Amino acid sequence: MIKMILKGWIHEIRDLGGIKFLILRNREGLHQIVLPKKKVSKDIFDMVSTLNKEDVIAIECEKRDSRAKDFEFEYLPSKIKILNKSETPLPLDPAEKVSAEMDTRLDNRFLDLRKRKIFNIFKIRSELLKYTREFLLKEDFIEIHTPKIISTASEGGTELFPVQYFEKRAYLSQSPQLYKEMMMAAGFDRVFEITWYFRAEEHNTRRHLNESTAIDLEMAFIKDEEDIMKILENLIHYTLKKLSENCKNELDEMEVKIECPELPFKRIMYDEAVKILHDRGSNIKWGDDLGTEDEKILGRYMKENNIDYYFIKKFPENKIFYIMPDGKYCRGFDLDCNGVEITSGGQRIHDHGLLVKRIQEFGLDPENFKDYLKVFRYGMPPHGGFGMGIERFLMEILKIDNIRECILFPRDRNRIKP
RNA sequence: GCCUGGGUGGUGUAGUCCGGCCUAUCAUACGGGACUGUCACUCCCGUGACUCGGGUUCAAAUCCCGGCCCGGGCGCCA
Repeated sequence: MIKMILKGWIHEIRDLGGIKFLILRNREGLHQIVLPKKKVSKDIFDMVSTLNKEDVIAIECEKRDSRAKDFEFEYLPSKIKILNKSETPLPLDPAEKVSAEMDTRLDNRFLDLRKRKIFNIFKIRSELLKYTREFLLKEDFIEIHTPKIISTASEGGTELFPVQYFEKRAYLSQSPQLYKEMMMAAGFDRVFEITWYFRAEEHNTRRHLNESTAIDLEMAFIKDEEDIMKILENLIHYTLKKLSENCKNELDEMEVKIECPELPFKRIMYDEAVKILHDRGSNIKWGDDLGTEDEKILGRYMKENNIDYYFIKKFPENKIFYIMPDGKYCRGFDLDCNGVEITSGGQRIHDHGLLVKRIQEFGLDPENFKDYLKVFRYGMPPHGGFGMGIERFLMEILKIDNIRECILFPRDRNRIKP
């Protein structure tokens, strides 16, 4: 008989008197340890009664076929060693006999993460990033890391978190925008960064975090925004295909099926979107950004036409100052999925004079953008890029309705621990 | 920033609208006991809670005011 060692946590103990069942949990899943009184030593049989749920143990055992409904194999122990005890009662139940609220779960996240379904989210997240790197590296992108402690806002807009940097005031970066563009000026041509966004907005919703992650990308020598959109749709197509092929068990356990969207993704012009929205009761004015309700209406419209992923492009030129204007439109785009924005991007302005003019037109002072503007004075190629929220994307893939589920230790309006 | 909903044992809940029959429900957990094929094991016994402060009232988990904590929607965004 071959002896083997199993290590893990005690998920459950079922004591029937003359026979005991011990369910062990580890990263691979659940394993049944069976202890018939007559087939194991008295010491082991008795010591099992002293074990608590979530104790960490190592078991020397023999593997054999099981009669159990839920297990193909079971293990007959010859030795059980307690590696560490768990206290009782537990602050939440990893075996999920009773549910727990999000707040309780997050306060005890390490226990929450012992649940299979929760673990799977992060397994899939890891795979998603693996395939993202795989795809982008194959497409000749260079992975970079840029500073998260910065001296000023890189693009205005959202509020920044101030930090004390020795004797100076600094901020946490809301986006690597400026640095990505610097890398275009540096001649790297194609870069991406898997990065943190820090945003000091006091929002309190299921779709927002104050500390979130993103796949940020920038590429030079593009013709227009379509070059970027093509990379983005191919990236999404590639990662979803790989996930559906290689994460079958995790997806099955989560009862989620990944529908790999067909290429190319639907493009809808802003004008067209506004028309659809008017037909469906929205009072959006031309020039307005789409509100949350507008995005939802559009998402429903797309769903009716069997479309999950769709680009919105040709926005009015007043969207963001650094996006390339194109008549009364601009070369920015959003990628939405089921009514939620998961990416925004576009072709950037590369001409110094035009950029200064745009900054002024947006009511900003070019003096505040001196460092930013310098990059455009010594040979900046045409370029563009996007930022894709990883948690937002995961929410859509895995049909999760709270973004906090998609990050290990969420930071929101109220939570800064654990 | 604006608007809203909530807080009952370790955990998840019932009860709150319409105050009294609440000595607070149920499940799970925890402690003890019985049980040789469980698989949400089962059965018996036990332990354990009204967010805090003030007010109204003969009487407050329940009504009112304030604090603390948390959720959600909008704006903004990813």
